[in-house]
Amino acid sequence: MRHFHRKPTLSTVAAAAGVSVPTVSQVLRGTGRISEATRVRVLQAAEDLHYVQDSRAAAMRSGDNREVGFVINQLGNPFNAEVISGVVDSLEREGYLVSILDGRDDPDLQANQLETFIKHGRCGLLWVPATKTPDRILRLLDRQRVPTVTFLRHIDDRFDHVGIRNCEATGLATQHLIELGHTRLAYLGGDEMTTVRRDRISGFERSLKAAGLRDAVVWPCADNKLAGLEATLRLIDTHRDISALVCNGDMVALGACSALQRLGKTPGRDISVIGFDDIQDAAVATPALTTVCARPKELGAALADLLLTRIASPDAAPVRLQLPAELIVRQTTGAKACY
Amino acid sequence: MRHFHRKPTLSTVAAAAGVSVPTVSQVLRGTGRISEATRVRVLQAAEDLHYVQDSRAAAMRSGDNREVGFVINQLGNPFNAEVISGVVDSLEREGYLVSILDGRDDPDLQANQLETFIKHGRCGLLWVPATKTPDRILRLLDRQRVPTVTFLRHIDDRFDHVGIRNCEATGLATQHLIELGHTRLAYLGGDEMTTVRRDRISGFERSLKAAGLRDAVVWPCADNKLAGLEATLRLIDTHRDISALVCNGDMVALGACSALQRLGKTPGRDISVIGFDDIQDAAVATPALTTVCARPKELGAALADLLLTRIASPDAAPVRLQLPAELIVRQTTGAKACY
DNA sequence: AAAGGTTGATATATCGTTATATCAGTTGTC
DNA sequence: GACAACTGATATAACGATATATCAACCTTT
Repeated sequence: MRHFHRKPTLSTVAAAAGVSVPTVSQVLRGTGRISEATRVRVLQAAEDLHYVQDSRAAAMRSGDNREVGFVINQLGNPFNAEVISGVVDSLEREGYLVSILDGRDDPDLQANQLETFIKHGRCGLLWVPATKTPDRILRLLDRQRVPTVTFLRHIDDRFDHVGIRNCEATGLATQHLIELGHTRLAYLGGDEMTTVRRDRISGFERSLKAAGLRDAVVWPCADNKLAGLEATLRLIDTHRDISALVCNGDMVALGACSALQRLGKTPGRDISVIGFDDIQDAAVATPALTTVCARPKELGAALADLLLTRIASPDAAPVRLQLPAELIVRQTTGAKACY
Repeated sequence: MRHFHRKPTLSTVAAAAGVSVPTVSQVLRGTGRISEATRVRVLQAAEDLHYVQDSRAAAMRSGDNREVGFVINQLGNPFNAEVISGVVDSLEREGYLVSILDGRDDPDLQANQLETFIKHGRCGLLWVPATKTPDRILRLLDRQRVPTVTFLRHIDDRFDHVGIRNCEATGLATQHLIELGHTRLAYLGGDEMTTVRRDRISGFERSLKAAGLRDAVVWPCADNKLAGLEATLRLIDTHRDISALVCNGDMVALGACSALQRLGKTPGRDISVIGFDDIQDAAVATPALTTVCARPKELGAALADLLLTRIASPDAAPVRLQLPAELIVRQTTGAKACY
């Protein structure tokens, strides 16, 4: 016959220490006027009982809730993992708990996830919106007045936003290829027209136009290696004169490199490839991938900062932040081969 | 001058519908006796106000809390992403919200994370324990009686556990290499002696012994590509007669393949490599990686099931589940080259 | 028509906290 | 010695929901 403990509460501790409930609360939070003697007695009792505060009850009363939710687009992605670590590090320091959910780029799923977060009392939301976000969500977020920061994909001016200077960065990447002598380039990857992809393609096309090149090829595919591989096989079969690929992300770029290798070609010598994100694999791949680095940790930190600022002053005007990204030249880009 | 809304509560809705607070609660949950007329009126009011239940307050009163926490070892890992998706799918179906945190294999960090989860009222915990877990955590979990399931690494019999039949699976992988004629094999990867690694190494050594082979080489390194690459370079420089590598994970195995390619060798022809996990990259890599598939989705589902069972009956005896894994032969294993 | 049952709602207490008000003693001031 | 100020604690109410008890009105039944 074993004794059944329930979780100790303030009242348990108060009884053990022979004081009232509010006294215990004050001791544990270090507020109010408390004599040294009772302070010690209460702390000892709490220690003995392994008391742990129920922060939800506390939040309910005090209004100071410190849980935020993060709906990201793809959990397995190492770039996102870095972003998350940037966010969590910053917010943990301020005593916040971050819940992460994988939105899988599914607008309805995301709608449910955001609503679930609201139900569960998250005091702030971080969100990588899917391309087709139902108005329902926007109305909900508006009505509930939950501080919200969108990430990567800009969706509405009412929200704070952290993104990348996609147009600029992809423009520079394209220019790099043009300077290496390439004249027939393709933009590979992305299967939906997100704002991210739109901006990158516009940077790509702007650089082509500036160099007097035309007929830009844009070839969509899902953002993973396998899709990148298959798409590349079809692409270079269809457009045999293409000598350089600007990719929507490193996964696609690495898939493209695999495809080239399967065809007996060498990335960077026969055909040049540029990625985006600088995931760990990019540096380790053989040949190492030339790519654009968006500094995920800093993006995460910026996200966290913006959310904290918003929570502190809910009525300030929305902020839109675009962080720069830089080109990292490795081995998959080289001068156009001359036959 | 703009009007300030607060989040609508039951009382807001009750006022709007002209009924009492408990009535609204009953309508929204479909309990109690309610006339059709008021039901419609209440639902309409809730709809108009975009009312969202505060499930923390509800949980506090009813005791039916549906939030669980998951402390995983590495968020960027695609294998883990699959596990998470298995867990979340199962638990979401039952109305649970899963919060995920990256424990980074740091015991002190994990201790804080678990305590944070308890503070924030999680009714169940999933946990990939770090190697050196302080007793403090075990005592805390014990005292708070939070249903807890450990994953991958077994740490204490008091907890439910879901793991992989590591010994068996690695034994089969090793046997496969032996049947291909390899006689000098090495176990590569893992930098700490987790129970997972211990079991795999023991399966590796058991198969060697069964085949009359001895002097097993075990070469530790961190479980990522870069470390795998560097370790392989040193390993095959030190032990020039080794012709097959059994790796602690796919990341290390892929790093090993990169190393071989940098040395002008072909994985599967010159030296055979086997991974573990079957992450997406394994199939896409060139050459495609032979590996052991642990079915992460099913592992995740099993984790979720076990937790739900535990929550339903807190006093049942702990369950320990070991799921099988199967060898997937691709291109990085082949007959030992004869010179 | 009095007793008993059903219907559809409300009153009240409670979960574990914290905010605010209150209060009995002690100490200090002139 | 009366009044004020301070000290160290407690009493009470509230956060937003649900569980339980209660209740008025209506419908049966004999």
